[in-house]
Amino acid sequence: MPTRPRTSTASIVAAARHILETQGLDALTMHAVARAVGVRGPSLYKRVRDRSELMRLIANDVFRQLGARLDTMVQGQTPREDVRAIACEYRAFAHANPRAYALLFSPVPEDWRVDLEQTQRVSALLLRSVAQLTGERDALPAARMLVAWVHGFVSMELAGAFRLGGDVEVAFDYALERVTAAIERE
Amino acid sequence: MPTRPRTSTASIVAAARHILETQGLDALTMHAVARAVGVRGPSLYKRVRDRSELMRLIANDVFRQLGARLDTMVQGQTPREDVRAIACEYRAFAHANPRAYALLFSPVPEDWRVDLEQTQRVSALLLRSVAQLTGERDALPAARMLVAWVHGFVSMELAGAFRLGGDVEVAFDYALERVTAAIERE
DNA sequence: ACCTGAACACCGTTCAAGT
DNA sequence: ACCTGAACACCGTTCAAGT
Repeated sequence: MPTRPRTSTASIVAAARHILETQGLDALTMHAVARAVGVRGPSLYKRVRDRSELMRLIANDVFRQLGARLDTMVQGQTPREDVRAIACEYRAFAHANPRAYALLFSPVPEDWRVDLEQTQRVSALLLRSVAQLTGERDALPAARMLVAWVHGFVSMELAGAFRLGGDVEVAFDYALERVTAAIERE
Repeated sequence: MPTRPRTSTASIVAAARHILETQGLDALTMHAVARAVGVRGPSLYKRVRDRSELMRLIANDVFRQLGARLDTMVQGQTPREDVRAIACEYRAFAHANPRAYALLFSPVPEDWRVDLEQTQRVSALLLRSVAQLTGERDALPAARMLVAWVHGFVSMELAGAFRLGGDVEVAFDYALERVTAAIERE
């Protein structure tokens, strides 16, 4: 006899992200997610193949949201201002979602990687702004330099790897200035 | 009655690193480590408080080895050559130990962080070379820019995040050239 | 159709018992 | 002193039975 669904994939992912962010990866059990959406553990398997797929769905969700946020940062400013705004917003997003962000470039599990379509959307956005500084020829390596630096910086920040004191804000501004300048150098 | 130890912390860490690198984090169970060193699971708890501490010991071991490798790269070359050599060796080490490397800046678990002493040793090494390019005043932010970029680059490489084709070697050389140039710029 | 309790295999960890 | 089997709690996952 048909029954009305009591949950959905979207609310499962949302609940999982909330648990991850507030309680950490160890607390992200199938049971905890099920309880958060008002259902028992086994019911999750109607929507999600297994825990790995749930992790991939979370990563996708975070990445999509990050892309949307970066999109809103590209306004009619100078290309250099666009690039700076993208980098700052990228960092702010990672700070606001540290544990979910950490999932994105974690090579530990092979199978929960973000969909190619999502990465291409964000890449295109970045390439467009960078290309205005470098021209088409160097756009790809230049964009890779920029994103590698931003990702590396926030990744180290979030891991607590800047342990020598000094002002981390100063270090961010210092490098953002130099990286953008290096990109637009002839 | 006294008994001779059948294993040691050092061999436990070595076995754990080997399992991690060859079979992945999921395969790194206490049972698997115990079997690799010729003992039963519970015996590990004589040397290691719990799995978290084992993880911290692994991270420490990797970081110490990375520091030693970078140390050998600083020879009597120009400061710029030193910085380039450090970056290239850093990358090569991460490629040779991808899963163990990924542990170093993984913010996921709070308690398996590398000892402060180790990080200061590696930081001092890097600061010394960078300071020769920038002077003391900018050495800290400049070193943070360099290490953030290298870490971000290999982290993305290892995560398979460069998915738009193009030559990744070209992108590395492009950015290494520009980052070192940006550092030594007046 | 969807949900559930019961069950299974596996894992980290403890501990009393062995040498 | 160190090692072990047995045991416990917990987790991911499956499945037959319920509505």
